[in-house]
Amino acid sequence: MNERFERELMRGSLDLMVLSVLADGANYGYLIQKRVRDVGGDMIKLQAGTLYPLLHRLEADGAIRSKWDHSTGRKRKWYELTAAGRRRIRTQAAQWDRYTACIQQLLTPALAALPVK
Amino acid sequence: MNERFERELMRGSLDLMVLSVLADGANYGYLIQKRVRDVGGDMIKLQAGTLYPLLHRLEADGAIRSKWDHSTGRKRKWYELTAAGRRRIRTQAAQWDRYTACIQQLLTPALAALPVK
DNA sequence: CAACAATATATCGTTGTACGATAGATGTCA
DNA sequence: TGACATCTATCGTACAACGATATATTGTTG
Repeated sequence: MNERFERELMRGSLDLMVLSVLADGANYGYLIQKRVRDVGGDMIKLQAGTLYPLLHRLEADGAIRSKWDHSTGRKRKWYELTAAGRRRIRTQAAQWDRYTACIQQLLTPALAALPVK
Repeated sequence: MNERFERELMRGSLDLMVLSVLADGANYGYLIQKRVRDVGGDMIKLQAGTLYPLLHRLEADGAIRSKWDHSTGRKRKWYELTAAGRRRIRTQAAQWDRYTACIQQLLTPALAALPVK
C-alpha cells in the first residue's frame, strides 16, 4: 500500500522534473534518467519504460525537440527545450507551488491534531 | 494539456488530503469534499465520483472506519481515522515532504537557468 | 577471448486512479 | 409545486507509470 503511494505520487510531476533537467542544458535519455534518480534517491526510481514514452510525449506536445547523434559509436538522441517548453516549466512550476501549498494547508493542522505518537 | 497536469497532480496525494481532513475529527463524504475544495480553490476540484471510491478504498485498507447515521432525515456515513490511519498520515506526510524536496532540488536550478522571460 | 556489466533507446501489456456522467433519494425555500 | 442543495453511489473511459522484454554497442575483467 505504501509502494503504491510512492508510485502514484509521481503522476503529473514527472514531466516537470524532466523539463527541469533539460533547463540546465540539452541532454539525452539515459543521462536524464540518471540525474533524476540521483536527486530522487530512494524516493524516485524513474524507469526507462517510463522515461522514453514521456520524452516522446513532451516532443509531440512541442515542449522539447530531439536530434540524433551518431558521431560517437553509441548513438544518442539529444533533447532540448523549445520556447514552449520554457513557458511550460514556468507555468507548471507555479501550479506545483500552489498545489503543495494547498496540501500543506491541510497537512499542518492535521499533524498538529494527531496525538504526539 | 494543462488540465491534464492539474488532474494528474492529485494522484497519490489525494488520499493524504482526505486523511488529513479526518485528522481534525470524524466527518462525512459531502463535507470532506467541501473542505478539500475550499482549501484547494481552483487547484483541486475533488469530484464525488473520485471521493466515494477513495473512501471505500481507505476503509478497505483499514485506515478509516465508517458508521451510518440515520438520526437526521438525511442519512450520512460518518468516517473516522483508525490507529493505522493515524500512522499512515505520519508516514505519508514524511514521504510527501521528501518528495517535494526532490522536486524543489530539480526545480530551483532550472528556474534560475531559464531566461528571465 | 569470452563473459559480463554498463550504456542507450524503445515497445508492450497490466494496473490503478481520477474523471465525467448518471442515478436516486431527501430536505428546504419560494 | 418546482427548483435547488444535500448526500451517497456506481460505471465506463482515459491515461500515466510500471515491469518485462528486446536489441545493439562499448567497456571491463578473469
